Amino acid sequence: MTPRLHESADLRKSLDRFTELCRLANVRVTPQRLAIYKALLRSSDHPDAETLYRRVREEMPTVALDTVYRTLLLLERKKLLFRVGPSGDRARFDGNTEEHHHFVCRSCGLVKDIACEELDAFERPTKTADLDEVEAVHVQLLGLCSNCAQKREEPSQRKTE
Amino acid sequence: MTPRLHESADLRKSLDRFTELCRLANVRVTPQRLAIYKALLRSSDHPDAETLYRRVREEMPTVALDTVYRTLLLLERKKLLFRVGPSGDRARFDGNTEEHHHFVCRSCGLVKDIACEELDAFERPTKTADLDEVEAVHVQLLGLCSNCAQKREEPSQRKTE
DNA sequence: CTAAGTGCAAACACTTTGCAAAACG
DNA sequence: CGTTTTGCAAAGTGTTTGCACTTAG
Repeated sequence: MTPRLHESADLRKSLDRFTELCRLANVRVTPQRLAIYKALLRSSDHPDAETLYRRVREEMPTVALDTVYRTLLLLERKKLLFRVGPSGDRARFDGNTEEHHHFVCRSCGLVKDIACEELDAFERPTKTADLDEVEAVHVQLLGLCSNCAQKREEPSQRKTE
Repeated sequence: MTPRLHESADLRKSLDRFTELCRLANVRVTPQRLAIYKALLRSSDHPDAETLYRRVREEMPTVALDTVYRTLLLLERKKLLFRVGPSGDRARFDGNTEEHHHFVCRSCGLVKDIACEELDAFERPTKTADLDEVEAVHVQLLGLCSNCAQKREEPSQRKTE
């Protein structure tokens, strides 16, 4: 897994973009929001809210879980992140807004970035036949991760990490 | 929206397949399960469990909601259906196991089938680089449906149908 | 200053589970 | 008949909300 945004240049760029978007939208740039966004950018494992919350608390022990939820919702609306993962499972978040694709395990819910040239080549329509606005294309390769495939035999627990 | 499986020939074929899979897996074919599966096959709108429950109750008023949940989980394991829709939102179900793609509204959660030749042409890998088994490819065009796009202005409510 | 955001706790929606009664095979 | 499945109700999750206090701008 390639570490992402370890280079502070990229990180700063993302944070600047965040700050600017906030000013434009009349949204306040709070230390909590910055910490949450930074923690997400540093995560390459598509964490859920609780996991991200734990990470943020390492450097800001006072944040509340619901602030994490509120911030994630805000960032989603500002299109600074996407929800990823299997439908019906808890939400996982991805701060990488460049178009890319995922492998999703239908047993444990694991989400991994995948590289796929064929898919990258696909250029998305901007509207569907029903005039819905298409903002992004998310391709999920759905299957069993190698871990769950080993355990085979009716991999039943959806909750297992 | 094209009505699906109105032709009883296709419907019967699907039900036969269901029955056979059950026998193979030592799973009982109960009237509830058949009713739930049929209701899903007749639905082209990717219903959530509650919606499907309401539909099943029209012809079998005694089913319980949790039977619907249990059955959907069972059918998912048997690969007779997929969960679709945005991550983190409630699960929606699709009984159409032929590979196809979806438009997903990130505001209201609506899911629509879409036809896309370019995507159909894509042939999926059977394994990822990490040796995960790929069972299906689900492409989601993510955006705002025409309805939500009209209401614009921070489309906030994720729960609205 | 003052509107927007936070933390807390309580409410909420969706999904799962334990159990006794019912029913498939 | 024995096990699986059901319906019910109750317990879980994960997520959202109302409110008084705090804070960014």
